[in-house]
Amino acid sequence: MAGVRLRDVAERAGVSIRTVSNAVNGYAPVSDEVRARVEAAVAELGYKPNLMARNFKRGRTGLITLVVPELDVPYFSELARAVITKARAHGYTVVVDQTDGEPDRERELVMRDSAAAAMFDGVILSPLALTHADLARRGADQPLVLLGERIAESAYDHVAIDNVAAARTATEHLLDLGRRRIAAVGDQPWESGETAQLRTRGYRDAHEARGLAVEESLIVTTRRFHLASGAEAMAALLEHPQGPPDAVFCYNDLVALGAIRTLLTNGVRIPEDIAVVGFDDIEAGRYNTPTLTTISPDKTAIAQLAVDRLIARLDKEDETAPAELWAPYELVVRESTVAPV
Amino acid sequence: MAGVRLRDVAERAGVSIRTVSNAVNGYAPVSDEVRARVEAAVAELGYKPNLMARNFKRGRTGLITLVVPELDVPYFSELARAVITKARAHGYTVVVDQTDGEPDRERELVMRDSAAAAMFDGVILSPLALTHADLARRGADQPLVLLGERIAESAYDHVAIDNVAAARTATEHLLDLGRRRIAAVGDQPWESGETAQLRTRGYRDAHEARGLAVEESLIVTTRRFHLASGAEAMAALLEHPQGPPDAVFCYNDLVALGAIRTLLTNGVRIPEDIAVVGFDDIEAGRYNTPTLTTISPDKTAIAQLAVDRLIARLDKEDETAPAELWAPYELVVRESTVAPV
DNA sequence: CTGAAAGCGCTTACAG
DNA sequence: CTGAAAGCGCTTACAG
Repeated sequence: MAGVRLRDVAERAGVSIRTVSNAVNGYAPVSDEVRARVEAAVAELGYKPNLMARNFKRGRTGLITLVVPELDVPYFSELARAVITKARAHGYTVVVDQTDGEPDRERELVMRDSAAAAMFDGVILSPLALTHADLARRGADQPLVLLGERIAESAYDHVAIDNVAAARTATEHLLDLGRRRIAAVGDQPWESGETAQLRTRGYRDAHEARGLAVEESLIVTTRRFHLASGAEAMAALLEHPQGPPDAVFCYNDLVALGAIRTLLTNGVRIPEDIAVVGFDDIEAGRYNTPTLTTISPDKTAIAQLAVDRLIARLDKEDETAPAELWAPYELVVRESTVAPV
Repeated sequence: MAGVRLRDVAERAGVSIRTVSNAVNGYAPVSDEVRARVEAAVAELGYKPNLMARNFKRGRTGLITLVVPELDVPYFSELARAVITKARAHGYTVVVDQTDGEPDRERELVMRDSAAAAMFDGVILSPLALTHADLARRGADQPLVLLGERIAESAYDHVAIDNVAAARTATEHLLDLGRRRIAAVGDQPWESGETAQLRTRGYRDAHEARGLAVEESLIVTTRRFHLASGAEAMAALLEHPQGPPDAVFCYNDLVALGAIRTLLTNGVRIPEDIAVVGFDDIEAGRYNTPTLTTISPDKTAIAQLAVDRLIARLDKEDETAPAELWAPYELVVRESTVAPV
């Protein structure tokens, strides 16, 4: 059955290659009678189009790549799921690439001059290490949509939630509960730490808006956003010279779950002694004990906005200037801040 | 810069297209002097090979697809990560496709007659709905490696752990702790439930080997292996007519974590009142409170075995009969069965 | 609505 | 070690 070409079908159906191509692709109007003959020939011969030839000729693969730091971090796997589903609805196939935070790997996939990137019609990137300077050197022939706020105000479309406002909302929730010594875990005051810095900004804003001073030693830096980072940071906070905080705002849910682990093993009651808020709303937080209060970014909306925009660029349907696209988020209050009645 | 072809480079370097191709691909021996001229021309012109043309001509894309039910289930995202990493080391790119357990979607990707599958050089599939009958109708021209024990003894290579032995190990651990009313959560006594059935087999074997009767009503069926399934099943077990069990063997970690959630909200002590064992060793179980005792399949080994075999088939290096490839596993004892001292 | 034909940019026998 | 040329299987102006 292999090796059946368009021309074999054409011969069998007694029409030209052109007509078979039209019929198979549903392009130009083909008379019903001819279409039926072609379809019969396709079925008899077991013809399947050679996608590599088609891609080659069309100059497109129908492939887009989603580049994320780590696929097994729940936030990214949940996001990847949504992107794959949305892209499929448009007829595109998604290749998920993980960079492990390696700057070179990230550049390789995004910079059009690398062979690795050449197979993809477009790129959706959640950058970790890439800089504005890198992007400035990028050829503009392959559409790129950025995710998150690592790189804002570039020459590319950019989907994010308002991290400052979201972090402020999370912090205000703790302040509303009467907490006054709120730790912030996950600050990253270095070049690639823009997202974390925005969350720290929101944390500060919440305090400033109420005339409350921020206790600088309660802002804890973590290199990564993993369970282990949260567990370690929390252990350090429990040893704080002025005593442990009465609440913790963690910059993602993994950090929060790691922190909770440390608290529980130390006999600290949550939320009575220390309340905990996370960020991302991963599924694990909904079944943890205590369940985790968190900022829930609308991942489906993020995926939808990113895919729609990328495809609009691919199809040249949208040639407006690159824009910031904002996805909604909400605070989900659970047991880690408000004990069940 | 775009549109630079091999022939442009050839003209610039004053050699034939053939020679440029050889130099670029590092194929045949090219004299150092000529190579230098070609490389200079490549650099000056900014030449990048057209991968679609190359794929077309070679009849290969360098793409393999990993088909899993759900990408945001931790076991699969952790596995996907490993497969992507291993495949990249061989120069292959992985497309992760999720089927959401839809049989048609699974068939579409695996059956060679669909257009969707035509772009991939090979397939690694963790089947959920596909049957032996489906596979029997599959063309043999595209290598396929199966993951897990859903479909054993087919005409394809097959990577798995020994589920019967692993489940038996898990159950024996609980028996060794003196537990006698051990529930099994996750049985799936229907066609696509082979993996679950093997685990039930191991659970029974452990009892039989010690001359202990299995209390049939303690074997609980769940349609899926999610957190919610475990939470619901555990709630039902707490209402068991003969009283709750004194231990639970859950068929994956999500089910176990869901069960733990139900136990903790009902004031049940773990492991004192009820001990819990999971299966998969996902990261969340290592930071849960209590940490989760579980069967840990060596996911890296699974990925390595699957990728190595697939590529050996692709390269025709391995034309032996399809085989069962066994990956190691181990029981990891944590707080959910043995309280910390 | 359909046909005959060019050409996408590579790889690779065939010669030398 | 290198050249001239065929051909992979499509899509698509160009005609009619």
